[in-house]
Amino acid sequence: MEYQKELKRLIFDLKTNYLPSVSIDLVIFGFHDGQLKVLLLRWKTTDKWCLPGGRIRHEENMEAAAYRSLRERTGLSEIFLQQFHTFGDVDRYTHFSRHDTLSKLGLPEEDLKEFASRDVSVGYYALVEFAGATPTPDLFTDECCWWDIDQIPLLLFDHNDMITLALKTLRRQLSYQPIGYNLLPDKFTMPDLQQLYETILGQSLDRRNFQKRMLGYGILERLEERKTGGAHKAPYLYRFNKENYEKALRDEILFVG
Amino acid sequence: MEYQKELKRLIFDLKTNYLPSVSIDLVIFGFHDGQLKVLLLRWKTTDKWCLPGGRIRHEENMEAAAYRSLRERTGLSEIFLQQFHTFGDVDRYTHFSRHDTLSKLGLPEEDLKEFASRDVSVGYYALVEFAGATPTPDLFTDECCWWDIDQIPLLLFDHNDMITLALKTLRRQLSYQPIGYNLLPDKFTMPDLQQLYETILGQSLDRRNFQKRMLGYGILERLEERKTGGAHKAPYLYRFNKENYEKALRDEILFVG
DNA sequence: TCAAAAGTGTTAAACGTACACCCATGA
DNA sequence: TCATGGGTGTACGTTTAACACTTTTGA
Repeated sequence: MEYQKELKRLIFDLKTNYLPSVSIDLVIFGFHDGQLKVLLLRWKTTDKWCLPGGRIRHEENMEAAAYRSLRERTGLSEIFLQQFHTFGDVDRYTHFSRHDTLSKLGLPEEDLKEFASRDVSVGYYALVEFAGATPTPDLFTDECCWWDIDQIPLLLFDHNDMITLALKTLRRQLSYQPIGYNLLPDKFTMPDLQQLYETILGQSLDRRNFQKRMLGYGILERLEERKTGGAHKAPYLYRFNKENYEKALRDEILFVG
Repeated sequence: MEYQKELKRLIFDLKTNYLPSVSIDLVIFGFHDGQLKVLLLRWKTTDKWCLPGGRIRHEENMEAAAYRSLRERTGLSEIFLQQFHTFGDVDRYTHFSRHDTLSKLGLPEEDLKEFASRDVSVGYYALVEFAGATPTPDLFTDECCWWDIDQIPLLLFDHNDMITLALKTLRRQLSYQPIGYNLLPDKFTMPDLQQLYETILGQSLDRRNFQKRMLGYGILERLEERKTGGAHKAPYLYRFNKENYEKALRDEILFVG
């Protein structure tokens, strides 16, 4: 059986080349067309879903491991990725029985036991333009796709808590730091930017006040061009002033909340 | 040699009963008399200092491990403890050579090697009334004492970064949540509370505005008594309204920043 | 009686919020 | 020509920041 062989190889690889006891979990938020989604994986031969994750190689920085896992699941790199919390409760696997879930993989009991022990997991969240991503399942999962943020089912392990905390952190982050650099095209309109903010915050904002505030931070440059082809009045195009944007990131200017 | 024997036992205990690859580091801020201090340990037979830390037992929640380590170093429990970041760079031990530092312990080379490999470390910060703490060194260290926040020397590993980030996080936390519950005596004056805030923020605040704001949050109860015995006008005593205090913690009301 | 700390209130500036009108565009 | 989205400015209310005088107390 090819799958069993491959799985065995993977497990050997995990045991030898990766740090034990520590894992990484990713809350990958997808933004597109005014919708906020989360990338979930369906566990092999079950109807249970969970977050994508990864492990850290012995000679690899933890953040690099998170980026690598993100790339493996979405095909994307160069995106916004942020550590938000580390989860270390003993019972964090017992929401559904981890042992039962893992047994679906068809592993020998010894491997199962090791897998079923509690890991400390470092949570990262990412924000990607989901039209550009290519969701790819891994060897433990059958399916990988986007779920609407309002319709997340009961997930395996403590992954519902992770999503809740990640979203809370992202929203708070929005009050301290600019966002949008790797999420919007190089040139974008003010309504585009506003929609991004509204999608993340889950609430609508006043057009005029939003524009005033954004321009006030000095991270935007208005171009001469306008975006034509739309059905209505052509909006101006903007681009981020990279220098001021980076400065705002460093300084943690207070933004809209 | 009694110390070598004890050390051997400790290392065996660490190997068998604790999670590998993950450690905990504690930034314990001490508050007293308008001073902000950090608890540091001096590494065995060296003049190098570092943060206290700990490890997680197999059947122990991570947060419980942090509390336990805190108790072991200070004798205190029931205090403010908060996870702030997890550190996982490969080179986080190379600031000073970890191998050289560890060799001062007089361990056999095999143990040394294992000890010298990179751990992922979860950083917690705590805030304690330092007059009540009893700083206690562990088996790896000769000395345990408070250092003024402005006079921290170059520390082992990435511990200077940890302190910087912990302080930044603590200051931000102050804008979202009330603080003081386990730091001030049951009854305290408004100037006491203000001094706590000023010490943490490292800046002075306007007396009148501070009082207005604090009272506005409804977490304080003014008592009939005044604090007598001081050399000047007797200030009122306050106590926290536990219920509202807890509520403010949960709701993350926006506080003074 | 004086110096030092604590109690209290007012005013101006900044900021956030609410809101309305005109313009451009393709259907 | 009209419906829709986009551009712009003003006025009000709230919040924050600055600031001064009086009271109490022990030295």
